[in-house]
Amino acid sequence: MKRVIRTFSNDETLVDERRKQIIKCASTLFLKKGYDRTNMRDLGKALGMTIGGLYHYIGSKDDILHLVLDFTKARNRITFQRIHQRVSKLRPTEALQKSVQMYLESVDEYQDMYNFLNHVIVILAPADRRIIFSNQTSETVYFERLLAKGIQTGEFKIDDPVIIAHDIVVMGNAWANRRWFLRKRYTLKQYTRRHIELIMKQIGADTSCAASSRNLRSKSHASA
Amino acid sequence: MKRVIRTFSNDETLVDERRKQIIKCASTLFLKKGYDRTNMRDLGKALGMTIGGLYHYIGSKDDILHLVLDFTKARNRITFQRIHQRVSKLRPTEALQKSVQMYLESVDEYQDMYNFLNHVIVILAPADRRIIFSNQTSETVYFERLLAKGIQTGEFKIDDPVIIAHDIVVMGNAWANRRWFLRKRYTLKQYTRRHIELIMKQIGADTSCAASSRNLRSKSHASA
Amino acid sequence: MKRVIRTFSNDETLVDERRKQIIKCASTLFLKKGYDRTNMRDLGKALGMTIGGLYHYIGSKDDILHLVLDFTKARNRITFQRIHQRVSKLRPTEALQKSVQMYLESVDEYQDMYNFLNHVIVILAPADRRIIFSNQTSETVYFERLLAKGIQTGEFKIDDPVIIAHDIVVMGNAWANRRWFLRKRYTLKQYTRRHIELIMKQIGADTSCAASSRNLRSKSHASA
Amino acid sequence: MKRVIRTFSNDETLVDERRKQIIKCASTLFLKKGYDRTNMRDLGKALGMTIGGLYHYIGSKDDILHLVLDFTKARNRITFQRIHQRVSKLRPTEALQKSVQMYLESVDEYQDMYNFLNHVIVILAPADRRIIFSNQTSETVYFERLLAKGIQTGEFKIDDPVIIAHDIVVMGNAWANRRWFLRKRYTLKQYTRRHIELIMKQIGADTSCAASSRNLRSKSHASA
DNA sequence: TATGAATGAGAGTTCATTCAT
DNA sequence: TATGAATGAACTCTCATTCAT
Repeated sequence: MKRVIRTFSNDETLVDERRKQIIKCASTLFLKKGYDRTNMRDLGKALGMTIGGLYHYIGSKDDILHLVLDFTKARNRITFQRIHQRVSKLRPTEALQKSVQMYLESVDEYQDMYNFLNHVIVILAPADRRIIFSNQTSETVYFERLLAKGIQTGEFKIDDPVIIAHDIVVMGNAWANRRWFLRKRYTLKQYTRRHIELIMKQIGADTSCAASSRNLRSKSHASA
Repeated sequence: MKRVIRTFSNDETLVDERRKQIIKCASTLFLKKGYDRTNMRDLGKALGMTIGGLYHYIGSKDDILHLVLDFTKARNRITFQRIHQRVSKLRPTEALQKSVQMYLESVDEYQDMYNFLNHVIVILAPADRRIIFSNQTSETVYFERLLAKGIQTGEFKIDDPVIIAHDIVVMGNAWANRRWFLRKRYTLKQYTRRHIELIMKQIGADTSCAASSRNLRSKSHASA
Repeated sequence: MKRVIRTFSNDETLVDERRKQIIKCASTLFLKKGYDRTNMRDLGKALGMTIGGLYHYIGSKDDILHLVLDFTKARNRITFQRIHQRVSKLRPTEALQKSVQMYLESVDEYQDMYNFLNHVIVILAPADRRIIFSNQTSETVYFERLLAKGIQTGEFKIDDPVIIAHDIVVMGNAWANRRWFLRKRYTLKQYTRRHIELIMKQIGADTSCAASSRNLRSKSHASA
Repeated sequence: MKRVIRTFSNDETLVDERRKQIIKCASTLFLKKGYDRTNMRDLGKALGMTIGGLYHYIGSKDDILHLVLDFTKARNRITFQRIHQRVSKLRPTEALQKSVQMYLESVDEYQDMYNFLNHVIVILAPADRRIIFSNQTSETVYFERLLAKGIQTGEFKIDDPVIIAHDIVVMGNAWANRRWFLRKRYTLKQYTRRHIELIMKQIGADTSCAASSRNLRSKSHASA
């Protein structure tokens, strides 16, 4: 399934390293100027490479786009694996709260990527769009499962966990997409706390147990 | 403040008519293929014009982008004016419900436009981005005010109306941005009903009066 | 020999009138922006005509160029006819002085045309260039004949009247071509007087008879 | 002050070399067909380059125009430096004669450039016209100074050295501008000799010393 | 007569990609 | 392994000219 990308190099380690640099640099440029307005010369210059050099490690500009897309996918998987590990032993309410918090931290860290996806989706071929869709679907699925667990334990009173899971993902994306609005009004911590409270109301969860919110607050302290 | 767009025609009616066609057609093409990948020849062809004819009514490709942007802005203003008129005499709870419903109907109708904005924002100059930002801010402000009224009357119990207003707008945009996900799972009516319920929970509003939801349901029936 | 220029009009008087307007207006525009950078739309606008209207009286843009060229030619013939008439009964020395003066006055009046010729000559087909060449040659020839007469009468002591005739014409053109230099330093009268003196020295003419120079000076007075 | 011209090459030597070729070729084409009628594709072809190759070394067609303009300027400075060196130890009369001769030789060699300037001046922006004006002014200034020296030593009897200096420059330009007339009648040597004689008459210089004219004649012999 | 919308060839310019070195 | 000169298709935009009204 994975696209094979041409290289003239035999040194796999070098290829991987170079491609990592390319992904990082291209993401930034693509987001700043748009994919079509970023040219290979400038991309090469930003990388400290010549055009020829660039083409040693990738076969086309389109390849770079896919490299970035794949990276996003991997990035996402890792994020949710990490969240899952951290949260697996918690009770659904606390697990949900911690998950939302960690998810938002991840969005904050990789916000450029999220915004870039919104831009390129238009110019992608349908097949490539599905990469992004499946990516975002898996985010939703994660929260869906979490909510399902809470319903099972009776902690959450919800009819439709899908819509709430989806709203959480959308809310997370909004932190990236609408930073021009949100940044002026909220810190990440405030945005997170507010939404955890709102979600709790939606799912009818009992938050009398202060553990989780204390947890969040102390974390805020630490990193502030 | 409005950008003056060159035309070689003196017939204002004709210019207006042609530009309307251009806006409509360009929006579609721009969204389908991306702004930079839509060339003027194809745009002309889609319009049944030659390039020369196209440039009779606009001065540049960039002008078309601005025409579309301006149209979006106007579109938006009209939508919220209409909502305001329809809702002005209702009590806050019902006004909010009706507003959300009408807002989502508008998003549904102009979803291409919403998606297009997400795409072009990257390639816009900062000054032009602000057009979009102010647009979306005014959506938020509308709901903010509505929520403030409910707080005043004591119907809504909320600390932070801004975040809720913002979430409503984001949720509305999501109906356009994430249709690939939502369409498979919800009709517009379902999406609307679910979110009205969720919002009610968030703002602690009393929905025992069935009027509004009945209203909505019957409307669904009618148009289904 | 004269180029036949298409017209859709049967009213010869109207055609002549319109073409006169076109010549006048086109000369100005062509000189200001260059022939190739003057477009038919702007030319029409400057004339208070529509493009269609313009094409009723001329067949092509190139026709306009030829109209201007022909006008220049006619202009030139008239100028030298007038000079000849005014001068025909004077003695060679005075005739030469008066001729130079009148020639310079004509250059001053039609300097735009002189400058325009310098510009278009490059883009003209060889055949059309000859129109300009023959034009300028006839200027030279006029002075050549005048000088020849003076040589005959013994008033002028010159080996080569051609070079002097040519220099006079060149000096005249310079008043148009190099006005950016000359205008800051000389009035037309000063420029004229200085050169008459210099020419007199070159041809070894006796200027003890003050008639001619007094003539010039009094004229200067009158028009100053 | 110097316009920075974009290039995609880092090899300065190559850029210089290519630009020199471009200047040379463009001057010819621009003069032959006019600036606006010379298209980049043909220019490339004439240079044995493709368009893309051409744009590797320059940023725009306008840049080429400026390259040619700058070259003209440099060319001019060099010419007059060389003349000055050759002439600096001569007495004013001889210095003037030699200067005129060398100036005309230079005009003869670069006559295309002189003619080109007359053509483009119309399409240049005012700021760019000044490049040409200052260029031509410096030519005049050179002769002005030379004449001033002769006046000081008493060799020249002139009221107004400016007009004579200017006339010399104009006469030089005429050798380029009016070659269609002059070439049929004069060789460069004849044109030069004639004008040196005429200038001598104008400035009232004593040319009894045959050195200079002998000098000129022998030179003619040598190079003929 | 007069209008001006429409045409489409051709202009300047960009840029992903190749390949000789 | 690395370079960057060269290619040429494709882009946006202009404008002389036509022709239905």
